[in-house]
Amino acid sequence: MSMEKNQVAATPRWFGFALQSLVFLANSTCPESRCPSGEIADHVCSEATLMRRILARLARAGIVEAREGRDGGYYLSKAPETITFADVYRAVQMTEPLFSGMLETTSEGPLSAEFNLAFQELADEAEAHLLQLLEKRTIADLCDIVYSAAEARKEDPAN
Amino acid sequence: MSMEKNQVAATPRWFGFALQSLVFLANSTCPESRCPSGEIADHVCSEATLMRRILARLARAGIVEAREGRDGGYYLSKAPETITFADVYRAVQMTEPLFSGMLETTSEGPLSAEFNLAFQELADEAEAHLLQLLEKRTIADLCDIVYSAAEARKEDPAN
DNA sequence: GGATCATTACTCGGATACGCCGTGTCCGAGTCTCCCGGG
DNA sequence: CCCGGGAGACTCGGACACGGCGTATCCGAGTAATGATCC
Repeated sequence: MSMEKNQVAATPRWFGFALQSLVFLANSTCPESRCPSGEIADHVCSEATLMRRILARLARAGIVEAREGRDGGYYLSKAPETITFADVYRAVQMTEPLFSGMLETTSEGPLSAEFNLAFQELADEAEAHLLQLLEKRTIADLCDIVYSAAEARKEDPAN
Repeated sequence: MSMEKNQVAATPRWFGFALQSLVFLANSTCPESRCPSGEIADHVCSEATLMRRILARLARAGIVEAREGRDGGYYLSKAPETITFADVYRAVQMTEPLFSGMLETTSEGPLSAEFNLAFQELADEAEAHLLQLLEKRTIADLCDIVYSAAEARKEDPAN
């Protein structure tokens, strides 16, 4: 197939960055405004190139859209209410680090096959539970939570 | 207190190694036999020092016991039926890599506090579910599964 | 005035180099065992 | 024959390098807006 061998596994931080980026996009896409990677990076305090790598994954999954050229940037392809955390999780090809690491320990040895099977079963079950949890949350929910909390804190700065 | 600052977070592979080590210990502790770190390392195809680091955590949690000197090694302190995966998870101070990484992304920025709160809530809920799953499995269960599967494969090597 | 086209500025995506964390190797401290000598 | 002591050997735990992966910096390719020019 295609040479997708480059960077098949994402680091855990990518998930948090992806979520924050999408929230930022959801709140500035009201009038089809542009959002270049640098601006997003400023808001999440990271590097522009790293954001581009993450957003490229999201673009490949159809969650965001990348427009090049002058005044280009990233735009949401779907309504924030229809983007669940599970979509993001799958988009960044996030293999659960705990379980993938656990499975790595069963690469060789006399009982590796048996351990691998048992660990795989556990990992599958746990990941299914996790996805079930992630399905229930959408970017729109996160936007509401974060921004309402920010406004409340702004109106009542008594710490 | 004590200088516990050294290596506070465990890598994901430690969990799998810990589980495999405990299974191996459970199956050779029938007559109080000894199990030095080198022997365990051979079985899980890893390094002896790494095993010692992991088993030291388990010893600190009271799951295994380390005896020094000639013919020393590690011994199970509890019955395999009473050791759950959750115990091991906590013993190695395994902070879920996905969630800890996600939380690292909320260290700074204008909305970092709000994101941190939201992410923490999600992480807590997910980790509670995970622990609930891990509580249901014991080392004894894993022993049965692994060794029965190994025997079945041995009796029927028709691959 | 309107359309066409070259210029330009700004973007994304990939290649390369640095830094850090996990891992592998070595060494010292401690202790249990074994053997030998004495009673 | 039984007991005590010393040597020995084997173990664990910690300190010091190596390697791989994630991250940051730089660069080229591409595209959409802009302005000038021509009809």
